[in-house]
Parts: sequence; C-alpha cells; structure tokens
Amino acid sequence: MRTRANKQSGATIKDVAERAGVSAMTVSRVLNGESRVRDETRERVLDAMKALDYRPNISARSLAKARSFFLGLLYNNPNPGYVSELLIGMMNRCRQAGYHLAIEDSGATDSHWAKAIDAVLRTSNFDGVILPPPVSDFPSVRAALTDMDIPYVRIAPENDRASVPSVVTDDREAAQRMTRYLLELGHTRIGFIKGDPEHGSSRQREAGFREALQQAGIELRDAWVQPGRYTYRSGLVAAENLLSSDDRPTAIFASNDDMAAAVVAVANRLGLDVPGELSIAGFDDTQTATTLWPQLTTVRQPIAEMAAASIDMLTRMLEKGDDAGDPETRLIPCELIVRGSTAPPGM
Amino acid sequence: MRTRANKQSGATIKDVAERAGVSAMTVSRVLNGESRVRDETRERVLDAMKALDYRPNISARSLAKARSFFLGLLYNNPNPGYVSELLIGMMNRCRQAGYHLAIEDSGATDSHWAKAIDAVLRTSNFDGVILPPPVSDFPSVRAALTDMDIPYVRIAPENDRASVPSVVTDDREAAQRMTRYLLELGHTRIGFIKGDPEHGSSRQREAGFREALQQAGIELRDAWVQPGRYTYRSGLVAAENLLSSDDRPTAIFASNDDMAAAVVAVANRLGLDVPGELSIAGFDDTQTATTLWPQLTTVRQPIAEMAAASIDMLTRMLEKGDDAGDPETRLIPCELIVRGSTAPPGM
DNA sequence: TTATCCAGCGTTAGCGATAGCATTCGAGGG
DNA sequence: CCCTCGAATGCTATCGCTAACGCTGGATAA
Repeated sequence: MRTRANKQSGATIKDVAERAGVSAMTVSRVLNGESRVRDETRERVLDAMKALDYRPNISARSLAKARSFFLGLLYNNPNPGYVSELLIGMMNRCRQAGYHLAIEDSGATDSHWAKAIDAVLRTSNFDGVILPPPVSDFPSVRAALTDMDIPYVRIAPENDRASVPSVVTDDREAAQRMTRYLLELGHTRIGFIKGDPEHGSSRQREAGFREALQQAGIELRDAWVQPGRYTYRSGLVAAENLLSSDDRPTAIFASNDDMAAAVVAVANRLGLDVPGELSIAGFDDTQTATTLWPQLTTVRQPIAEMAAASIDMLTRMLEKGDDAGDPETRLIPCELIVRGSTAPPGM
Repeated sequence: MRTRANKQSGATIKDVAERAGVSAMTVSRVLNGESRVRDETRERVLDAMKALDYRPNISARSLAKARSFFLGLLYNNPNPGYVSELLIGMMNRCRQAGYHLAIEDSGATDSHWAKAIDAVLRTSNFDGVILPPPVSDFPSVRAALTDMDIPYVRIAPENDRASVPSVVTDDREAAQRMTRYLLELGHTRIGFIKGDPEHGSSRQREAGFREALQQAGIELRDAWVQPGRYTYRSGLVAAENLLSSDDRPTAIFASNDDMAAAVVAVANRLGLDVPGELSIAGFDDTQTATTLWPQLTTVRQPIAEMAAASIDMLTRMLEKGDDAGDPETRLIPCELIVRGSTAPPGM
C-alpha cells in the first residue's frame, strides 16, 4: 500500500517520538538544533531516529515553516564555461546554508522570459532567486519577482545597480587595465570586438577600452571596433573584418575568450603568427582561454566566487527578513592574466 | 503579519473556492486538470483564480500527494561543455512534464559521494534522480538510492547496464567508426589518447579503437597509446609523448575534444601542419571542437538528446509506478563529424 | 414506474511538521 | 513551607492541499 516512491519509508516524526518516549515537538526541536532539550533526551531521540531510519519530510516542513528551502537559478544558456563555474560556486554554498538549488530556463531573450516566468515562479515557490547575466537585466523577470514578492540577487547587472542586492565586477576598469597593458607593450594599433548588446558587460568593456585609448591619446579608427555577440561565430566575422585589410591592427582585444579564440583561428588561417605578428587578448578566463594555443592573455573574472557571494547574500536576506536594511552591492575584483597570446608588436 | 517571503499572498484554495461559489475540492480538480468538472464551473474557478492572483502552494500539494515534483541531478563537474548541454536537454523536458530540476554536487569521486549522498538525499526528497557519468557508475550513490527506494536513471553507465533504466551510446562502435575513417584516409600510423579511467566511456573508446585496427591488420605500437584523463592538461602530456619522437604517428585519435585540442596546441608548437602533417580526431563534439582552428573531426554525442530521454524515462516511471516492467535501456546513436583537422597523410 | 448508473460536486480526514501557548518540575528566595 | 521562575517538554491547532468516499439529480434501462 504505502509504497509511494519517495514516501516516508514508514517512519514519521510521531514514530520517532513514540520510540524515544517524548512528544513529536521535542523531536522537532532536536531536528532543528533548537533550544533547550536536555542532552539525555536529545540522545534518546537521535538513537530513535537512527533506529527507525527516520527521514524528515521536507514538504511537511516547508508547509509548516512557509519556506521551501529551494533557491532558483534563472538560467539562460550563456557561455557553457560560465554556467559551469556558476554552478560550482553556488552549490557548495547552498549545501552549507541548508538550501537546494533548482535551475530553470526559459530561452535567451527578455520576451521569452516574459511569457514563461510567471508559470515558472507559480509552480516552484522558491524562497529566493539568483539572476545571472543577462537575465539580471531582463525587466520582465524583475517585474515578475517584485510582483510576487520574491527576494532576488542579481549577478553582474548593468542597470539599477543600487536598487536590488547585486554582485558586480568592474568590467570597465578591467578593460581599461587590459588596454593599458597592450599600450605598454608598445601597441598603438589596437582593434576591439564588442560583446552581445544584450549584455550590459559589453558596453562596460567597450567604454573601458575607449577610455584607456583616449587617456593615452591614441587614435582609434572606426573600422577597428567591430560588433560581436560573445559567440565564436560572431568573432570569426569580426576577425575577418579586422584582419583582411592591409591596414590591420597589431593587437586585438576581444570582449570575451570565445571571440578571442575566433581571432586566433582567423590569424592561423591567414598565416599570421600569434603573438609575433598579432597580439590577442580575451576576457573572462573561461576554460577556452587555456585550451587554445597560444593560451590567451585575458581578464579573470572570479565567477565561482561571485556565485558563492550571491548565495550568501540571498540566504542572509532570507534569514534576516528581506526588507532589512539597504540593498547591498558587493564588488568582486578582476585580475589581469598574462599568457602567451600577447607580446610587443613586430616581434 | 503574514508577510513571509514566499508565503501565500493571501489567496488560498479556499478563498478561490469561496469566490467561485464551489468547494475547495473542485478548485483542486480544476487545478490538476482533472476529470469531470463542468465547463461553466471551470470557467468560474479560473476567473476567481485570476481575480485573486491565486498561486497554489507547492509544499502543501507535495505533502498531500506525497510527491515533491523535484528531480535531482547528481552532478559531478565533468567537462563544462557536457554539463551545459545536459542542462539544456533536461530543463525543457522537466518543464513540459511539470517537474523541476535541482542540482547537487558532492565532489569528484565515489568516496566523496559516499560521505555526502545520504545528507543530500535526506534533505531534499527528490521524486527521482538522474545520474550522469561518471556518477552513474559510483557504487555508493547507487546503493544509497536503492536503499532509500528512490528511482533513478543512469546516463552512459558502464556497469550493470541492464539492472537500472539507462540511456546509453555505443562509444565502442563509434570509436571503431572513427578509426576506420582514419584508416580509409590512408593512415596506418595512428596514435591514441585514453580518457579518464574513472569513466567507463574511456574503456569503450579504447576498445573500439583497438578492434578497428586489429580488423584492418594494422600494427599498434605500445608507445602510440598514451594515458589521459579527459583534461586538456593530460592531453598536453600525451601529445608531447606521441609527437616528440621521430617515429611519430601521422594521425592521433584523442578520446575527447579537450585532449584533441591539446594535441592541436602541441602540433602548433612543434611547427607541424594540421592536417597536412598530422591528422587529429576528437570525441564528443563539444563546443571546443568548433572553437579551434582547424575545427575538429569528432564524434557527435547527442548529449542534450540523451538528457531529455533520461528525463522522459524517469517521469514516465514516476507516473506509472516505479516497478512497472523491466528496466529500459535506450540507445542513442552517435554521428561521425568530419571537419578540417583530418586529411590523408603526407598531404 | 422504479432501479441503476454516472457526471458533477461536496465532506471529511488526513499528509508530516511546526508555532504558540500550556504545563510540569525542581531550585532558590522569602 | 509556600511562591516564583525558568528550563524542559507536551498539547493543540493549523499550514494548504488532495484522496477517498459520499451525496445529488437527471438520464437511461428494465
């Protein structure tokens, strides 16, 4: 009869209570590591739990506590390397904090989400939600969460940074640093490949690049700034455009590693030596950066760390009560990683 | 007062019932798309739900139904590309089937899991679980699941293929095909890089490689089979070993794309033209395969499809009752993808 | 005409756990 | 010796939903 899949194997809190000779309430107290329970009583309860192979029913607990202990990651299939690091950073923290992580996908654009977000939230009852980029800037998602009064933390958002707790990096400053590094190597003819316009980081990185050039008083030709979409394929097109003319740059700064990889590929095809004839820099330090030859000079974003921080913030909000205090913004620093893909020009 | 985070905004099933002038049970029926409810009644209920912005409480439903509607993915940080595809394949199916997907990590080895699996399962009450490789072959995890009577589906397991529902590919046959393809190009000196011994696929791929050579009556020197661990780094070492001697192979078949990428890198460093002087083949067709130049000839494993199939099987088991019928094994075919990294020898 | 049946809906009784008091009991103060 | 007090524990009422069964009233069969 009572053979439902994940159904209690038979032992409920009452059974444990009975066997330990206490009330269910006391068992509950032991379970939740709560206040005054005499050590001896606690022992007896723990023994009974072990003897009966007792497993608390999470649904019942959720119902009574009005908390699900599930956090949602509203995922959007960006770069595989990014996701993977994100997950690693989050899962550990979740386990430590006693939460579980569920992931939901609804397609790549804001409008996709607009249609689906309601259903997603309606059937999941997450205690809180994490919004990685670019979802962190999707108005429809944010509206739905606000509407349903679900707390959330944003990762690397572009807009309204202060309005909701966020974990951010300074993409702009990092892009500046990378550009300055290329300038210091002696490059003056530097090309740039932009990222996906849907991502706020794209604009930040471009701005940083332009600022560094301007500060150095270096000319920037329009043809040397090419659009891209953070994909390898878009990088190929951009690289062709940058490298096909005679008047080509001696260094190319791509807004992420995948596009930088595309530049490497095109350079190879054209017989250009990297980094001898062309220096190439990426951004993110995903796995791609070290899977190439030569390995990419890039900016390391501590994605896992950001992910962990976001979980920290979210769980703390949940414990404290969501509306406590001002929304926090945590800034995680980036690091410039120099590898084999860059060198002084004409070497 | 009643301002708990994800707490009902106020509307419960009773409120809806009252407003629609029916009983809570009828609302429940409408909610679950169940049997006999007159169309007119259904309309009235739906209207009431909308008017009250009613959101069912999943915890309550789970408690009553003795089902959580959460499936667990026991994740293990293999290749990022693999995970990402896995997720994509799973999430869609989950949503369609009305389930949610939660991911749990506990480290890379069986012994890590042995310690953690109990706690994971104890605090999550998943209806079912998906085991991707290599977790699908971890005895501790399987034992824990069996013990707790939680249904699960394995992806690409090596052992006991018939004992539990599984989704598998024929790695061996695919490796044979790839090897035959290289032979047909005219290669007779073919090197091989093995995968992680922890993964069953490694043994299968190696076996397929050896069989094809044997069938063709081609000699295989011991030095041409190098160990590897599916990582880029291990591929570098293997490639050095294979390519440093004068007596080097004219083609190298690596057990996955990342290691093949490492071979490409070493070939570049040694000034070997790919594919002119060295053909390189990979396995998996992850993103890496097309992010390199030249792009990799490889075997495409439809990971997303396998993931989707695993969810299908699992949800069907849950609906039907777990012990219905024999465990199913679904075989998903692989495809040989020829790209620029292979060519006839000495071209 | 009466018995039977079934679509359509309501009633009741939990599901397993926790919140919020109520209760007990022993120790210390007066 | 009575009273107060706080630590340790129990009782009871939910939490929101659904399973199982029961009740209706009209259509059909006999």
